[in-house]
Amino acid sequence: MSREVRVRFAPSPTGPLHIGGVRTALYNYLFARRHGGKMILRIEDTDSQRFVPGAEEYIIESLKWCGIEIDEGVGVGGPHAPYRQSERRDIYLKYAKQLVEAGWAYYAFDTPEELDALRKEAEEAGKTFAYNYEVREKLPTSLSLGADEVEARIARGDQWVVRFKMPENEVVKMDDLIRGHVEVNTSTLDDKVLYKSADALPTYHLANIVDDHLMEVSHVIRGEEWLPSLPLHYLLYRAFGWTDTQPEFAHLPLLLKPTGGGKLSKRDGDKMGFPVFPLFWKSPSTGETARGYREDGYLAEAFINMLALLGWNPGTEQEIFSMQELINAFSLERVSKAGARFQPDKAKWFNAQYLHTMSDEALAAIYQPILKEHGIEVSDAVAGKAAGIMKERMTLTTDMWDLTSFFFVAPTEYEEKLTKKQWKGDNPAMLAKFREVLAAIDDFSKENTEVVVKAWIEANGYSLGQVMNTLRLALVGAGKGPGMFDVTEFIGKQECLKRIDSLIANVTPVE
RNA sequence: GGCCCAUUCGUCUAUCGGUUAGGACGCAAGAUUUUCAUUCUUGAAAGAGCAGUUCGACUCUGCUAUGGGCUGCCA
Repeated sequence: MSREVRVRFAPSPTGPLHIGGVRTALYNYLFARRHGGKMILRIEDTDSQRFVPGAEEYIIESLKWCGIEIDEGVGVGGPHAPYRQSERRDIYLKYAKQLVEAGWAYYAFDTPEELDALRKEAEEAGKTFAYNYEVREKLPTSLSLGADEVEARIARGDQWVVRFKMPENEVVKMDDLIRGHVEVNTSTLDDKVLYKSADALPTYHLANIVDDHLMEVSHVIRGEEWLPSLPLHYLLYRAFGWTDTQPEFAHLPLLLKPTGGGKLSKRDGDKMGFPVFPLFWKSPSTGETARGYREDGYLAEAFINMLALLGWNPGTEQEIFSMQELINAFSLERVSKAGARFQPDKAKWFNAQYLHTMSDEALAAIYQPILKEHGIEVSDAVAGKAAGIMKERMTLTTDMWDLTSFFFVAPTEYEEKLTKKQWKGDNPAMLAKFREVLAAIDDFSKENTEVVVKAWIEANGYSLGQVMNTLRLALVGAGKGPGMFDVTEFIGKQECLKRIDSLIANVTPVE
């Protein structure tokens, strides 16, 4: 196949995009870029009932944050505009009618209430109601009603839908790029609604096939939940006579809950203590909020890296991938078939890996806004240096302040455990003497300070741990932080002396 | 219930008939260390079950079991 690769990500704006959706978008994007093709964003808002304001904007912002670029579609435009299905509504009726005329579909006049009753009735009899070849001629449809009656009902404004006339007892043979060959007998399928007069909009199935055809989509890469409707989609391509340009299909394994059963759902996040959304979300209507990876302190690159490896692997032992490396390595053949349990711990590990190898400049860019929130105004170099010294201890960017605040703010409280251990015996007296040693140092670089201090410690018979930890108590106030000479150099001589004085003046030694 | 998909360490996965079944997360132990981390080393940990094909099966086939998805005028 030498057709131009054109893929689409086609979410429904019924709420924030969750990480399963992000992964689908990512795989589409990687595939498009890998093959020099185009990535389309189409908004499938054919359900007027479930439309959520703000969801579309959220989706676009999420993809942008993730570095998934859209070549064509909502927000970008392109040769097949519009890309929002609600704005394409005039297109679909024609195709629905075409199918009816060709005998592939029919009008049905059942009301939702009648259908509910039929389902309930079947359920009570221990069966499942299926709208199919067995019942369609007994129900009020254009198959049972006669042309005049059908016309009359439509003319008088009765509500109707167009249903696909699923053939009886035919084996549909399908091929999936991930799952291989699949066959299904049409007798097990039902007559899906393709178009509804109530809101003059198609359903997913019709809109999807029509738009994929019109937009010249070459590969449909979507979640496994769509596999059961693949036979219908195959048959629709056949009914329209579009089989020669029918796209290839790839159904992705689902993302499953970390514990328990079922696929990952939008509600799992707060329940299980990790975000299921890329970005923070606030529902405009209910005011409900949900955490996002971005706000929780994850880097987009790490988040994407983690998602890419959830259901796909490069076949090598490489784990850290930039987007470009993912593009170069990606192939649908290496996507796994079974659902993947989402693992929050692994997401953290990836994030830590990225943080550990970041340059001071990159760290400064992240840290500056956080510092400003705490009222700290420093140069990028200083911000980057502080974060750089502590980066190997970071898991999330939200750790930055807790890990480095002592560089900017003198301790006002002293950790009890460290105080009890260090602020006793000879140590207060030792610290007083040590203060004068520090005061006498001219070159306060960490290298020089270390040489001078270590010599003093040895000459006076102290232990390194004793002196360093007492100093740590004075400068940091807690048993954490980098090597003490990093601290002394960073805060400078005057601040060191000030903090030592403060400890001596304000804290009475233990015992 | 029906249809479809899947099944290797707790989890994500490698293996495309012949391997001591490899890696990663997490976990445990040890080393390093002025604190807390990091890092390093080591360890425990897997082919759902039963048949069959084959000289040989984690790999192919069938059945069973288990998990998942779909079964809407939602996508």
